[in-house]
Amino acid sequence: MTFIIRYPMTHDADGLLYSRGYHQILISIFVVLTQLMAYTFPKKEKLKSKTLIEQLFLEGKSVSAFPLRLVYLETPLKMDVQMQIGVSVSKRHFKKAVDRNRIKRLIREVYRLHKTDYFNNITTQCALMILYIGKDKPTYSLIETKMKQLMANFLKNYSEHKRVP
RNA sequence: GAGGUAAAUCGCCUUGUCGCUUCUAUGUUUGAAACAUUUCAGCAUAGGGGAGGAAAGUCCGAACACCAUAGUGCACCAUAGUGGUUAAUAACCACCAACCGUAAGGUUAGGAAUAGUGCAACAGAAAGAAUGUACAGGUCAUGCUGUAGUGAAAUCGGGUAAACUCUAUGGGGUGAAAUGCCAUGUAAACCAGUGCUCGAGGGUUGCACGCUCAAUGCUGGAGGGUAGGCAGCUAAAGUGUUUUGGUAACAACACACUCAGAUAAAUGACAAGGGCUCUGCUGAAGAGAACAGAAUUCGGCUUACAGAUUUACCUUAAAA
RNA sequence: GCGCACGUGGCGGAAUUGGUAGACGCGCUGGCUUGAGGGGCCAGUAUCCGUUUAGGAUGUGGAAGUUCGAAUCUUCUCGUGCGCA
Repeated sequence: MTFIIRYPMTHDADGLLYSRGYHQILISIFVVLTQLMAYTFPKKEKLKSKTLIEQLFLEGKSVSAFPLRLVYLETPLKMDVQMQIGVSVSKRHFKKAVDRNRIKRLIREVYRLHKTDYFNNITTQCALMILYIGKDKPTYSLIETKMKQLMANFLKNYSEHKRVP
């Protein structure tokens, strides 16, 4: 699994079909499929339930990598997915809806492109909420690097928490 | 050429890769219902659509929904030259008047102060009651007339109605968290008070009336539960073009077109190229790109806005 | 989405039938008192121009308007806060 995902985007899947045997054809199809699945962010992975969000802020734990902050909670979800995630930007720091939209879109985009790097080792279902707590408008690259830190912190906390009980 | 006035239009584009949302079609060894074969949901593939001129402020006006099809009186609110346009308005158009500008043009909360009540600090003899001082004129004399001084205003039919008010006209209230339906769940339990056709209490407009519902009720205490989904939700006072009528706002006919529908809330990210502006003699290169994000839907108004384009008109210098 | 309030020196907060803006409290600055500190008493304290004197101009979130005169009335606008299943 890890071997497959570590590969970058390949466009020579058609070539593989003809050159390899039947067994390898199946594998190559699987590769294409998983890669298509990987960089998506469909509706059922979005955190939408009002009650769940309330519960998350009440009982959830948080890690942060400025200007990002992650609140998470292990809980069973209604949908058949590993994660449900929401994004939020404070109206206090960004008065204009255009700026808030922009930041939320950037965060979602970064999450979409990198989520497979993080969540291979996670077994239980989680609800997440990412908050932007900075006061300045960010760039794509900043969010990208900070997201990596954030997720590293998260995984560390998560695994420690798993080990204790 | 320079400066200005008025009106109108646009508000980056193209390609590639990866996504989001919605609709349609096809497929489906997925799930549920149903049990002669379809329906719904999911997934996959293909194709179509996917923010603005202000989407903003919520300042007016409607549509639509519910409350007696919208009742009576009072209170309250709005409008205010004349005529027209419109579904309607405080909007728009034309004309008149006043003021501003050399001009093109612009601005105007533009009814009534002789219906009445009120208000005017300081200064001033006096502030709406009546008159005082000085000088001059006038008279037989007084009353009277003018000037001076204070002040924004001194008897002028004074000012003020964005003071109350009066006149004319209009206005019922609430506002998609409206409203209708489905699903889930508990406690139709407990304690205190009150009430059941001689009516507690609720609804209806701020008040009074009227109307209407009303007993498994209402008020308080302590506590328990649900806060999901569907409709409303986008084909309309719709958009574009031509012609005709009208000074114009606008109207009528014809033809063509279908143009977001989300709900912790889609409309995006990255890369490359081009156009534009600035720096630069040119090139290379570098930098920059406004205001701003649909939330039931329309018509206006107001405010924000880099830059670009077009049309008409006004003033004025120089040269030919 | 809809509705309703409030903006006055550094801070809180007066002044509203339109008539000298900054009462009062807190804070800050200077002086006196004390060996020193604290406390107390006295004076000052919006901004700018002025010999820093006399005085003048601008100031109630901002911009217009009505009025002789506006913190107060009217319109637009900016900001802050609150409520509504």
